[in-house]
Amino acid sequence: MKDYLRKIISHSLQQFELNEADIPDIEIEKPNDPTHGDAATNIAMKLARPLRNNPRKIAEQLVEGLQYDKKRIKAVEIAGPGFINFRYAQNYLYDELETILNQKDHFGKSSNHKGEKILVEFVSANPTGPLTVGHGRNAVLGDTIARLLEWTGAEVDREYYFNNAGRQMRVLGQSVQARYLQELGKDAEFPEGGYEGEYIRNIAKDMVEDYGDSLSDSDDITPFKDKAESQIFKDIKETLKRMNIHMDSDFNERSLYDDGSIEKVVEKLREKDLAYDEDGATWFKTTEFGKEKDTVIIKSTGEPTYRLPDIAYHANKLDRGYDLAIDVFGADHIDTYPDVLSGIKALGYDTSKVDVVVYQFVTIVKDGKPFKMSTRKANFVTLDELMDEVGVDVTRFFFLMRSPNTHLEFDIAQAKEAGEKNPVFYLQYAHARIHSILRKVDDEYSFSKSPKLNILTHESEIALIKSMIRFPEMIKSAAEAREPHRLINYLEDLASHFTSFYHDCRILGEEEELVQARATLAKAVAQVLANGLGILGINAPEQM
RNA sequence: GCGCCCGUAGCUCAACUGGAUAGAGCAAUUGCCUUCUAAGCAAUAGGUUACAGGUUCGAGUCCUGUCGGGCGUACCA
Repeated sequence: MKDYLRKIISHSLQQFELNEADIPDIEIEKPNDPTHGDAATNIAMKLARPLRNNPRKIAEQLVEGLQYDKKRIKAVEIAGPGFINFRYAQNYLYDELETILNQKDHFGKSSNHKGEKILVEFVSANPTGPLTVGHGRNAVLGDTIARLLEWTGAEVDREYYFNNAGRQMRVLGQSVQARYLQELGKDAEFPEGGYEGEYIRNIAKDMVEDYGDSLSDSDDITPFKDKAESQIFKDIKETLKRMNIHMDSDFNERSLYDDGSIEKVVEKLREKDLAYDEDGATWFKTTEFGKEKDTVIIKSTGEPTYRLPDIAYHANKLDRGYDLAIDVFGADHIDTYPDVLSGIKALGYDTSKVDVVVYQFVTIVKDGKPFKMSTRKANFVTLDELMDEVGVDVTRFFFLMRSPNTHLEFDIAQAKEAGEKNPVFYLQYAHARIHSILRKVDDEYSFSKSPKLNILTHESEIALIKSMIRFPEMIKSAAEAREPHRLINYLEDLASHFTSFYHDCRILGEEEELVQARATLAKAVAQVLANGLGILGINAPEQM
């Protein structure tokens, strides 16, 4: 419908003598106030300046030249300072209702990104400990953004980037080794800054079972490190699986060293005179890209800083043929993003193909106080613990219901007691309720193949249909903005329209034709709810 | 000090990227279960959108400044 409105408006615009540059985007939006119609445009107000005329006059002229299909648009009005308001024809609504029922679980899909290959990189936690509530927001956001993009026609891959080398992994190995020796009753000094979590003890216990004391005389931490890594990775994947998240690939940072990508990046930067040596280190001239200081990419120890592999990694993504590479970052990584962009720009890549979603941190509130988490200190709440308490659906919903850009307060106690009061149940309840009714309709009536939809004229019925037909647009906008919370807000609005309908309009016990029509309407609502919840990775139960 | 994000009802947050009278959920008060799930509905109350300027037909949204909070600002990742 929006596209249709744009088309007829731009057709009518041709009567004005306008330069290309003066023609603004035609914005169509849904007015807040329903008395203002179903869709509105502010185009006349935007044209006031270039045409040097008052907006209402322009609107009048525009509406005069408007050629529209009466079967779709019932009325066009000019209101306020120069808004043009459109009212949909009821037949159009019934047609759309049929579309929903025909398209079923495809309703809402579009082809905006058809043919595009998109890589979404997320989670990317190094295997030093279980996923925490802090990682949860990242994981769920990344996965849901991927799902949204799939609904816009893109071919999406999900990737987990990790680093299993370096100091943290060494410390991890040492921590397990110390616990292993302690398990055997030997004196062992726990490493400074070691990982203190209970999971380390469990890994050590497993090693005692597997190896007995055969590793106790060796200084080699490799077996400890390897065992810890594989065990932790396995647990992380289990946790993700439990959250309905499946990674298509894992990318090991190490491979960038092995295949020479890292060296190649440095070489190319040197060739372009964007890298130089100073104080024994190698620097990237980030000042050329507007930064105040240059950035070290290879330390004087010869070890690269994480920025260098990051640049190589993003180049690698684009080399693999992705049209778009999306990163999901916590706010603490925001500073590296410009460096990565500068890096790939320097290497000759199109920076518009890299996009980042930055989400603000989750503030954990425990016992009414903010709670500082650290994987190393083992004072964290794991995602698994959280899911044990509130379930998968609530967990996913909780992380998605706020804009990524806002700080998310996660009150553990509240989440626990939320249980049945949680807003996610409102959506699932509406869905289950519809199915309960449909089961009864099935028992008592035979479903008509072609119900008379045009007897759906009650205010609540019309409002409900209007709400449903917004679904495809919502998905597109949520996908473009990378903001899944928009979909949640929409679904809450839809569910609320359904409950109004539920209270105003009975289904069972009415005349047969009305039962058929209303049951059809309810069926469509259940379909849209199920589609929406599906994108969020949340279950849509038929019974509660 | 500098950079990024944020400041909206008692609390947690929306507001379709500059639109019309700023909306929900918790919490509070009041009604509604002999009728398809009361995990619900209806209603009341709650606001100088942190503050001060500016831009324009129009600002919670954009620009400047101030105050407050978060994150960064390493040859840590």
